[in-house]
Amino acid sequence: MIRVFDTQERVKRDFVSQEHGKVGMYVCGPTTYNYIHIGNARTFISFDIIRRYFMWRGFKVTFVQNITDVDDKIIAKAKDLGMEAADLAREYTDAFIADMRAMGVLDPDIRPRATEEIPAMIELVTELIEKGHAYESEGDVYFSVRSFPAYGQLSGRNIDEMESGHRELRAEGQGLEGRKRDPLDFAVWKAAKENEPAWESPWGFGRPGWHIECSAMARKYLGIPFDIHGGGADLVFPHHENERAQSEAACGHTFANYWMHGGMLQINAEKMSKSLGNFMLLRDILETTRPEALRMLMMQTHYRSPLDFSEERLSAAEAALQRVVNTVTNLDWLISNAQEGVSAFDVAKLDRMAKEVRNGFIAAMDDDINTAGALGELFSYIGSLNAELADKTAKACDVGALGQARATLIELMSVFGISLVADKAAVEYPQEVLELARAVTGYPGLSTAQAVELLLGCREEARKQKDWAVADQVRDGLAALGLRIEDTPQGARVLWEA
RNA sequence: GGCGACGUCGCCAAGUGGUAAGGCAGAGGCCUGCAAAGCCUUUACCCCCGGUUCGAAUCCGGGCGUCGCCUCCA
Repeated sequence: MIRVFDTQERVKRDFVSQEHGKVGMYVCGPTTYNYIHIGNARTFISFDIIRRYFMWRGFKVTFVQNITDVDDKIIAKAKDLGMEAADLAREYTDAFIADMRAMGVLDPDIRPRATEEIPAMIELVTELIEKGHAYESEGDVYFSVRSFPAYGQLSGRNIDEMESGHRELRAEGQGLEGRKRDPLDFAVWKAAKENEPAWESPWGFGRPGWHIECSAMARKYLGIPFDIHGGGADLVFPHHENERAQSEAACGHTFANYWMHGGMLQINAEKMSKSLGNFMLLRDILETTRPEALRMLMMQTHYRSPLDFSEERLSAAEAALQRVVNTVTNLDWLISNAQEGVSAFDVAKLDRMAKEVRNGFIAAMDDDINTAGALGELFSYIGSLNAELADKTAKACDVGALGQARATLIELMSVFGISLVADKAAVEYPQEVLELARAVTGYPGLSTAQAVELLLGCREEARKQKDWAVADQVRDGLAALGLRIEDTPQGARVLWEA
C-alpha cells in the first residue's frame, strides 16, 4: 500500500485511487517567460519519479501538466523585447519541453496550453457567477472568497487574519481594491488592457486569471474529483488554495483527493532569486553535468524536504552515480566472459539479496516516495553484491544469477528515471585515439574501436616486456582523451571517464 | 506579527518508541609494475534542558539555532 503525504490533511494517508488501478495526476507546469531554473526542475523531476513509481507499481497513470502561456510576466517581457507575447511564450514553451526531455522526464499524457483552453475557462467562470461565487466588475470577474466557507483549509490559513493583513496593504495604496467587493477576492477573469492578448467573453475582451486556468484544465482532462494534484510548495498559497476554492465552489464536491507538494530548492543555503544573483538555469547546469547525476542529487533528499544545491553536492552525486554504473559494467563484463562450469558464486545468496533489495526498495518508496531510503537500500545491495563478486578470479559463473542482479539494478534505477543501458551498443571513442594509436603502434586503426584494441594490445605486450614507458604512454594518452583503462582478471578494457 | 518546516559522523542524508541505513570525503590494509575499479577495517554523547516510559534520535514541555511561506514564484 502506497502512502502519501497530503498537504491538506497534513498527514500521510494510504493512497486509494478514484478508479481501481488508475491514477489521475495534475501537476502545475511553468509560466513560459524564461528558461526553467533548477528549482523548477526539481519539482518536475520529483513528480516524474512519483509518476514512474505509480506506473511501476502497476497503476495506469494519466499525467496532465499545463503550460501557462498567457500571463502578466509574459506580456511584460514581450513588451520589453518588442515582440508578440504569443511568440515569446511559444519560444520558452519549446525550450521547456526540450529541457524536460534532456532530463529524461517523461512527456505528460496531456499537455494543455492555457491559450488553447479559453472556452473551458469561460465556462467555469460562468458557472461560478451563476452560483453566486463570482461577480463581474468593470470587465473583471472576481471570485468571492467569503462565499466559500472552506477557504483557507488547504494552506491552513485563517481568513480573518489574512484580511487584516490586506488592510495594511490597502493602507499603502495598493490598486485594484476598488473593483473588489472584498479585499480577499481574487480575479478569475481580467479585462483586457491596451495591446494585450485578449479573448472575447460574456464580460468583454479579456483573459483568464492564473488560478482559473488550472481549475479548468484539470477538470476538462481528468474530471473531478481526480487523484493527485501536485506542484511546488510555494504554490500552496495562493494558487492551489484558490484553484481548489473555485473548483469546489463550482461543482460542489472535492476537487483533488490528494495534494502533494515538493520542497523548495536553495542554492548555497540561500533562496534562489535574481536579486541574489544565484539564479541557475537547468540548461546551464546540463552543459557540464550528466542529467543522471542531477537526478541522483535530487534522489538523495526526500521530495518534501528543502534541498540545498551546491557544486560539492553535485560532484558527490556524480561519484555516487558512477558507483552504480561501475557495478553494472562489472556485471556486464562477468556475464559476457562467463564460461561453462560450476558457478564460483553463491547463486542462492545472490537470489536472496536481489529479493531483499526489491522489498526494501518498495517499502521505502511506498512510504511517501522515500527516494533517499530506497537509494540506501540500493547501495547496500551494491555493497554486498560487490563483496560477493570480489576476488573471484574463476571465470565460471551462473549467468542467470548475475543477469538477475544486473536486471534488478537497472530496473530499480529506472524507477528513478536513470537509465544505465543508454548507448552501450554503439561505443564511440574520440577521433584522437586514431592519432594516439598511430603514435604508439604505428597504425591508426580503421575505426576508433579498432584503435583502442590496438592500443590495449600494445600495452599488454609492453607490460609483459616490463616496458613501463610504453604502457604508461597508452594509459595517460587515453586518460587525456577522457578514457580510462580498467584491468580485470579477464583483461583490460576502456571506459569513458565519468 | 501569522502559519509551517527543520536541527542525526567533516559534508549530504534515511530512520518517528527497543539503543543509529546509505552516499561523498578522510585514514589504514588487500589487490596492483603504477593506476583505475573493487573488497576489508575505521570515525555519532542523534542542538540544549526538563518530562512521560522498563526503554526515546524517535512522544510531551521549554530553550537556542536555521529556513520557508504569508506578494509573482516550481
